[in-house]
Amino acid sequence: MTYDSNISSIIMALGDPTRRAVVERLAGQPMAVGQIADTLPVSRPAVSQHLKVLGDAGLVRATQSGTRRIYALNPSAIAALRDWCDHLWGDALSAFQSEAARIAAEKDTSK
Amino acid sequence: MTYDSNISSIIMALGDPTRRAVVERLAGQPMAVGQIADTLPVSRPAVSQHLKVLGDAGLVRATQSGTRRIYALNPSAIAALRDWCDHLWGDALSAFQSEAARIAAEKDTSK
DNA sequence: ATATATCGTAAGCTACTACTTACCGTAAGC
DNA sequence: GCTTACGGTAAGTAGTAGCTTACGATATAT
Repeated sequence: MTYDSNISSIIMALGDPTRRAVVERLAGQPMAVGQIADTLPVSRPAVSQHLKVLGDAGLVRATQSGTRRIYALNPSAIAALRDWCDHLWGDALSAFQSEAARIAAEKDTSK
Repeated sequence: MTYDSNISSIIMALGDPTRRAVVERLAGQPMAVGQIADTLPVSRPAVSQHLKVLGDAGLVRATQSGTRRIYALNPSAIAALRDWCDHLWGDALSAFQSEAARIAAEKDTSK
């Protein structure tokens, strides 16, 4: 069972190293497509395609500024990812504790 | 720039839906390979291959129990992912604020 | 010792992903 | 008007990721 329907596309989008690099640059400051491409070892169309995937996942949003499109990170998407982590973290901890309790009980009955 | 060298493999590992399903099952409770495969629409060898990727990323750890290998989630890997989110979140927020300040200043000078 | 259960690995195939080049649309500047 | 800057999209390709089947290895049980 998944905890969210959106989180899937978010994590899948972040799975690609180039897209993660784009996201980390946009976390520093909003940038135009060409600016992003200049700092990456891929072509500008490649960046556009990655931005489309990131946009569909809700991770980035664009604002038109003349002929340029300024892309910015969407904080709520990062928040969704963090929520997913927290959920997983909580489940893992309780599972860890109940597992420890089970082992302790097992050791007790074996005495 | 990446914030961590390990976080890359962690996010890439979680990028695959099947692996994410495995992780979410292991978050509920530690399980053997066959048990995991029974609840997924893929073969057992496929699960083994996924577990190898997850293991290399430090997301899961196995303990031998007879002929069975019990896999459990490694909470610290989830913690690393959450730390990455927090870092990104912080950067995005400060960028958002400085961007808002820049726009405000721009609007001020245009008066 | 033989059989059974459980799992990892190798080999091979299919499908998809990320990339490139080429093209087209749109907005600003001369 | 024409030109230039910027970026989205289409088409095509090489690489790889994920899957299956087949096989081998190890540990328990009879």
